[in-house]
Amino acid sequence: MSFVQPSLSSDGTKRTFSERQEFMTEDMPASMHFHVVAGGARLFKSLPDGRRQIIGFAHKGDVLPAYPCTRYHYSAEAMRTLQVVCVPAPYMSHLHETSPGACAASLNSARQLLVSLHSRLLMLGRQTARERLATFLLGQGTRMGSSELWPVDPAISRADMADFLGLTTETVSRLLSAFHRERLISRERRAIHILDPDRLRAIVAHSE
Amino acid sequence: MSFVQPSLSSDGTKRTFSERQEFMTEDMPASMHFHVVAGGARLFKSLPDGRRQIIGFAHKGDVLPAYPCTRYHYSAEAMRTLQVVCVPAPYMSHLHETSPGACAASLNSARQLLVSLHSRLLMLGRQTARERLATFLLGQGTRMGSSELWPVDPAISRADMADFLGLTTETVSRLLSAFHRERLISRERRAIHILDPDRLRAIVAHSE
DNA sequence: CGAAACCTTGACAGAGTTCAATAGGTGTGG
DNA sequence: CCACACCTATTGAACTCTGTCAAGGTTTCG
Repeated sequence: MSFVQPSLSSDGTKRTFSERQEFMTEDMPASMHFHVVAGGARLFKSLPDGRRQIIGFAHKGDVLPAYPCTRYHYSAEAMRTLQVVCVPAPYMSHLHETSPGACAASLNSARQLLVSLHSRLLMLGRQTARERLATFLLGQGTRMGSSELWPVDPAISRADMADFLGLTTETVSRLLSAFHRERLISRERRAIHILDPDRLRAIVAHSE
Repeated sequence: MSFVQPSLSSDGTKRTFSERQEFMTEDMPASMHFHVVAGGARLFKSLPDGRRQIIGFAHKGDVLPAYPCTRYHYSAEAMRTLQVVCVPAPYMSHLHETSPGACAASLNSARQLLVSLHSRLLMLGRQTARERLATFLLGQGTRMGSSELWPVDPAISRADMADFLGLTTETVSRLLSAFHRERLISRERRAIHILDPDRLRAIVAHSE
């Protein structure tokens, strides 16, 4: 999730959470915005029976805003040691009301999020498991716009991928094995490297 | 989609589109925001092979913003005779930069959209066909927050529901028949009325 | 009234899930 | 440093929900 916003780190209180700690839950009053300074977090919604959908991942620089609701509407959990700066919601609102620049920046990042969520609706609603996984791998690999291909963050487990893609861990595992067999990716340890981005892109677009 | 914003109707050019007219496509330069004055539209993304995912529906008062991209990233089609006011993107930007109120209003509606999209990710990724349809019917029935139950807009076809819910028309049809048999809804002509919202809610939440 | 579009229903197929067993990796304590 | 336990990942086999294909039925509208 890229909800990047400039320099909030100077205000607010800094807090640190340990791996797996759920620092934001759906039933918690939404009083703070969290600005991620270091580490990573998974953001998710869950159903009462435990089914989980990962909304996105937050990395350094992202802001998890308290939306204009009384409670948060999703949960967030540290994927590894996580440092955030907590900004009180009223402070943010004040900033938005007085500084058009700050507000425009927030609006801009909210809209970029909307664009990516629209694509994910299409993915979850209409793409096959194979297409979804290929999309995910490419998204991870080309994250932050650099042309270089990054490996998938090893902190992202099969369960995370499954919950992100609306699949089961078994399906993800089987598809990764298939991709490996087809020499599209390599797997060493838990790290996944993209070997053939072009053919992955073909899988995504081969929805002709 | 509730992207409500106050009084833009006074500026910009008014335009009218006829039923089924696609007035905004994914490959069109994003130069205008459309403010819906009357009628309704379906907003969707599609894959090259024709698979379609409906992002949402736009009604009177909603604004379809040109996101900060060079092209629109979804298409929009009139569901019936549609009147919109076109606001040039640069004009909107200018407004946002100078009036904190206008920007805050846009931010607020963008964030409300984000909240609803997060729920739809959970729906498309993790809910069964039955749960999705129940959610959809309740969403239609209780739209605009009034406690009264509205019938589903007859302009929404089975294909629309299917493309909104990530299903096929056949599945939607079968489930509607099942709901009818269970006396959860009534069907007269093309109109669908909710008879038993409580049991529909139970279907949605019975994900225990 | 008749044609076209839309909707419903059935029979069958298949992608992905579920259940279950095995393998691999990681960390801890002796 | 090995052994054990635990957690995660992989693989297989059976099943099931939803999709696909096909045939009628219904509504709408010229």
